[in-house]
Amino acid sequence: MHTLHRNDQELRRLEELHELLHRGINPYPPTFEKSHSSQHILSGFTDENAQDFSSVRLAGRIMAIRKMGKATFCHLQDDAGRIQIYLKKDDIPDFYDILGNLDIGDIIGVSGHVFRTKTGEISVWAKQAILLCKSLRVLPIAKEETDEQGNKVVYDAFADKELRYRKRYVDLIVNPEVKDVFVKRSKIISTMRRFFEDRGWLEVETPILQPLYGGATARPFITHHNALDIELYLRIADELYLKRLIVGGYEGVYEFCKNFRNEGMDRSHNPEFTLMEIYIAYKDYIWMMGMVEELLSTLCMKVNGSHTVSYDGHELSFQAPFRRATMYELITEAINEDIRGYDREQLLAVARKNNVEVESTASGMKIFDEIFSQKVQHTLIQPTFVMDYPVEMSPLAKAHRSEPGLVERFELYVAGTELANCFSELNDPIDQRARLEDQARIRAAGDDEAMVVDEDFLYAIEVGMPPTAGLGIGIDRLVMMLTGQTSIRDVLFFPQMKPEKQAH
RNA sequence: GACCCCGUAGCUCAGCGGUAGAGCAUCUGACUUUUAAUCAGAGGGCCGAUGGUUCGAUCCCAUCCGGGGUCACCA
Repeated sequence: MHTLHRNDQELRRLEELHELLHRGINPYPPTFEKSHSSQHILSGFTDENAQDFSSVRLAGRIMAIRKMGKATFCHLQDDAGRIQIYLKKDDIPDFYDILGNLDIGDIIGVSGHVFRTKTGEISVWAKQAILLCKSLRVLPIAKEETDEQGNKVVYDAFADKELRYRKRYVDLIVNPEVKDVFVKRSKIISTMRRFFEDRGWLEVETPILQPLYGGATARPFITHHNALDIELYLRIADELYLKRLIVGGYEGVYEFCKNFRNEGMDRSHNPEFTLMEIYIAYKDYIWMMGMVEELLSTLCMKVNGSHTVSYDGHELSFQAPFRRATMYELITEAINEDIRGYDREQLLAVARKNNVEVESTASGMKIFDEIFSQKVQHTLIQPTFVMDYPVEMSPLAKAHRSEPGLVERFELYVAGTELANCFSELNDPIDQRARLEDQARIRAAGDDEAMVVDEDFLYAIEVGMPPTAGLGIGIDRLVMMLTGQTSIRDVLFFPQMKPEKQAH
């Protein structure tokens, strides 16, 4: 589908465009005054109130044409749906003359009255019609039929994933259910904003280009600023900046932040993705669990009209409360052995016994993590708060109030994947410095995902941050779950794709 | 990054050693309430790219490009 290449159908459309110009018709007029949407008419019209629909003006893209000599039926698609238009030569002789130069994909405006055809379909009888945009490209149009049970059957749907992602605008035109997913995405985000705003929390913006990156363990994208002649990193997480704002005196801040991580891509990873991070002063991770339950059940109800949603063969329930269990409890449940306090050798033995694959050089922490990943994670289908992580896995979380060696942290798992991450934020500056210096040592030893020491962040923590709860929710994954999509590419308008290489 | 599958007309697909086929879409004609409209006719393809094997390659082999999936990395 190269830009300059035109096939025979497209060359013919160019000719039609020239014919229209030759006839003195502007194929791209400036405006059209609409009075109704298709949905408005289809849901509002009854045979009794026909007089209320005696004069409607609507516009849309031609999606089907059935010409029958001196009368033509076509279907027009607008933002809200599709409606049939009836065009009769006697009524609109001038427009009817140029009908031969119009195609599926062109956009027209129509005014007329609403009626019901012999076969019962609510339609608009055009008394005037005007071309609003001549299309020069062919749409991969599918045919639809409604069978006897009233189910919609689609023939030859535009299904090529690659083309659908590369030409998303075409996908949106011909696959209407794709539009619905993105409407839901928008609704999820606006509902979250309202939820936070109602509680007095402040939406903020923080830098995407950062001289130091932090707040997560991930490889960054690196770029260069010419005037300053320095390297800058694209944000991998929002955490360190939002905490500075809590230090600055705001008591609730959040951001829908685009993050960039220079890592592999698959069904749940795109190199840029959206995270919502929120920090609330004077709260802890226990309080945050309640907030997350309320938020997610609100969102699911708002988007799906129900607290349940089907996803990847599961019926997920976002009805609060969600299950809460500690990491150790879940592991004990899965392998029938309490591994609290085990050293590296003992963990390795447990891993072997339970067929957990680990590299022979893995640290004790890594082995522990693998046991959880391979034995527990995939079993967490219904929303589950996994609580209390080992301190080594969480350099920015506060030490547990009663369990030595652990931090006050939870991750919310749904359908076997992580949806949210939260901790009581570490605000002890001495402890924080020690943890980041540990990270720096790990980094120096060759782990390029370990965090770097951010002195300004440490300075802020030394100025003093109140006790604070922080939460991150993966928006793309949330949208996937609430809309039943199992690929992140289906909840992003323009997922990252390899550039098509030009033939040489 | 590894492995498996895929790439044929605008779309969805069939074909498989003798340089291509269907449905829809398109074009011409008929048709003033059709709806996967119908009826009659027609055009349309560097069979992803490059090499190799062969008398001959869309088909077999190799490499490359792009996509999907699984795994790894990763949230």
